[in-house]
Amino acid sequence: MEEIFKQKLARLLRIDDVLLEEFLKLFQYKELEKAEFILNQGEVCEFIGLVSEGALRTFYVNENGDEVSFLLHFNNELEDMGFTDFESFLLAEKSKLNIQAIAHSKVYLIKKTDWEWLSNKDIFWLHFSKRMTEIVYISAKRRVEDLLYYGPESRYLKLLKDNPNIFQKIPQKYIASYLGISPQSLSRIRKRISIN
Amino acid sequence: MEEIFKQKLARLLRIDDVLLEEFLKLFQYKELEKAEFILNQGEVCEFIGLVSEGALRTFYVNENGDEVSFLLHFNNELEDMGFTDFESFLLAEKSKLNIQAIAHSKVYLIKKTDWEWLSNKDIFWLHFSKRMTEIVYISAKRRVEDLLYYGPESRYLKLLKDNPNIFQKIPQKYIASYLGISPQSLSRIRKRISIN
DNA sequence: CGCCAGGTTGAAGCGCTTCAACGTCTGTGG
DNA sequence: CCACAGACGTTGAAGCGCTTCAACCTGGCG
Repeated sequence: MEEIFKQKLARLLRIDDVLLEEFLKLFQYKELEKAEFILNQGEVCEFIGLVSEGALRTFYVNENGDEVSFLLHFNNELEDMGFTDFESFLLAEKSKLNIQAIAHSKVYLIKKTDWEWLSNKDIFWLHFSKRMTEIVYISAKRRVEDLLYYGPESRYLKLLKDNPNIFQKIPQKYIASYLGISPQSLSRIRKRISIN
Repeated sequence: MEEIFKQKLARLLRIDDVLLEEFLKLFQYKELEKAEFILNQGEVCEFIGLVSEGALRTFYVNENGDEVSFLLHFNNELEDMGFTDFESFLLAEKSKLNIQAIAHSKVYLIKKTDWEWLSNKDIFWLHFSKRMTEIVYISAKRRVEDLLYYGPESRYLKLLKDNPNIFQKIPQKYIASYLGISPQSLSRIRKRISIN
């Protein structure tokens, strides 16, 4: 694993190098081709992944056959880097989500059994896994706030502000459905805003 | 605390009577008058509460001065009974949320210091608090799914199915903003559906 | 080169919002 | 005890923004 990525992880996870090594040796490196799936709906999600390079999307297929982006993943902040269906992972239930590589990507995966082994190993790692759950919760809560309190245009501006280069990494149609709007609407919103 | 409520908690929290007693003795009973606030925006949230009787709402005031319901609370499932700004609670940051009694209510509160003391007491309670975090996460995730995947009308039908008697407990205007729509729209949706 | 996926643009339509008026119920003070 | 105020819900009318369907453009790739 590249040194830069390790350093970034140590900072984001707030653990020192020794502990980070203990954590990372449970991970398995994997390269994904563009459009490759790492989770298909109907499967139980048995891993948590981290994006080192490239980009992935987590999406759901609704009754009309439309694909709706639940999350977009790339090497950015902790909330973006991680990918899993945490609900399926925790409850051992079949997932309704798909996770697919948008581009050729480099990822690291930890298996559920290893994650649970680590969480039960000692009280430090139990605290650690609790803290990870808290982080995941807070990002979900913020997503709810976005969807409830702001309209599509505000959500777009917010996304752009937090993440100026997302359009270089993720095709616009996936961003549109992440924002909860159609690709055409996103196109028009962008046009409208670029004029002003 | 009433026996029925205790039994319900034991079942929902999946702990036996002895452990439940240990847990509940950290809680403090409180009655809230109708319209009384238990959290004001700008304060740090230092408690987790459970509704025994009555109803509360957690809401946010947006820049237009509109109040938007983030969550509604009453004695139902675990996700509904609990109220707190968990983000503010965890990060010790000022809350943007308000929590207010909709009707005269009976609640039980655990202080942050006691919750943390319990979580650090032994590994059982650490596991327990981790599991609580997971439950809270899953309910936030489902809320995102609702908002992203379904339109207002579907959300209304889903809410009604999961919670047939919510309209007896919570004024319609609060339900409307929980669904992310105006009170007028909810009124029209209900009319439209009752006709068919 | 030609195809295909992704993005843009136009036109029509629908559903939600907003503003406003009205109905209904409840609680309070004269 | 009645009258009125205030809160809540309903209904109407107008408007706006997003959706949908469709056509077209562009760039990348076989």
